[in-house]
Amino acid sequence: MTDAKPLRADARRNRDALIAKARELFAGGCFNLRFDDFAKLAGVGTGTLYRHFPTREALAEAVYREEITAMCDRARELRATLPADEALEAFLRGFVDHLYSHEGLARTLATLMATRSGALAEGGQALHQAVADLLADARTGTVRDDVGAGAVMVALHGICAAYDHPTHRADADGVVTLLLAGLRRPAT
Amino acid sequence: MTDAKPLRADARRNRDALIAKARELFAGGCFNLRFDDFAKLAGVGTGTLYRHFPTREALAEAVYREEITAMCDRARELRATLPADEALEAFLRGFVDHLYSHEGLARTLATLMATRSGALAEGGQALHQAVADLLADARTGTVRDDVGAGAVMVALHGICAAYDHPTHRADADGVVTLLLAGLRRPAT
DNA sequence: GAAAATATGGAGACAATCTCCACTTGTCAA
DNA sequence: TTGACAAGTGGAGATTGTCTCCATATTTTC
Repeated sequence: MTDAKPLRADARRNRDALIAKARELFAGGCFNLRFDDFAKLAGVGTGTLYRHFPTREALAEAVYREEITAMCDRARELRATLPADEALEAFLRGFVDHLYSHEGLARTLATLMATRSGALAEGGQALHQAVADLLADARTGTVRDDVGAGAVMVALHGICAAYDHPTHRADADGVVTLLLAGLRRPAT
Repeated sequence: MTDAKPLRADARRNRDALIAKARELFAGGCFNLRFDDFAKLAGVGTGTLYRHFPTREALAEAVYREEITAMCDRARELRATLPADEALEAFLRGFVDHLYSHEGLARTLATLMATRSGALAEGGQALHQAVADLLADARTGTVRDDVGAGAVMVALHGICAAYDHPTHRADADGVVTLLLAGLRRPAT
């Protein structure tokens, strides 16, 4: 999986230009640009764009890899510094916040998590793992152990997918509230 | 909104043929068929197809209107016959079951609920209302009142959107479990 | 049964995606 | 250096899917 490919100098330059331009456009709220036009904007040929990023999602994933990695790092950090229960809560609350400070991230995550054919895309995979770890820790605390990370991911998926809704922010916070309350081990 | 339009005889015939063929194809797991080809399969011209159903979603909504209506009716029925808390639980559990007995419904609901531009499509709207009603009733019982129907809808949205996942069934049930547990009024 | 209203179908305009390959650029060994 | 080979490029055009338009056909109405 960890690819050791010594990309040629010009190739790397083009790739970086592509990502930089994409980041710029995403930040400006531009998502439905023609793929070909986008290549032109970045100053490379269509073929080059397609060679580096076969699909729109691949490009988005590259652009947001940092954000996703940041989220995963944050999960690790929270796990290391807070009691397990609090770490989980902080992560989920922070997840929604993060969505709002990075236009386009929600859209990317939604597609990453939706990845058909079983295997999650790399980013989605990593996120799933982060949630699973948080959950595993919290199970030593007050969190129930009969519900898996997949369930939480489905809910997060919903949050990402519904991003454009007018009442989204309130609803997203509501879901997180429900998740956190629901995850508490029920009195036996 | 409630349109009283006396459709011409042949028009109605074509419309029905279109819906019937779509239902048949959806049942067979066919979703990504070319829209034009689909018209041919149903034995009508492309123009006719587009006049009746301007978008793929419009067609899907027509095909699944019955299912969606059935779900809403079921909500009403449950509200009438069960204690509010149980009605809510039965509805959410049944929602997942229903998804599994009607191939394609999840996909349709996901797009209906995702509807951009604020206003939900008719079907999504109806479903939202059904959930809101169930929730309103249940608030007289053990359900908290600080989280709205929108939050539940977002979670359901996630369930629909993640339909193709290999572990989906378990995850979907997990989310419902979390929602139900989370909705219980927290001890003060 | 003729005029008016309504609906049809499918050719073709349009739009977006993606492939292919003749050519350019970079790398590296001698 | 330089030559030769590998790696990468760009963009014309093939391909595929969407949607419009309107001459023609069918239904309804009077």
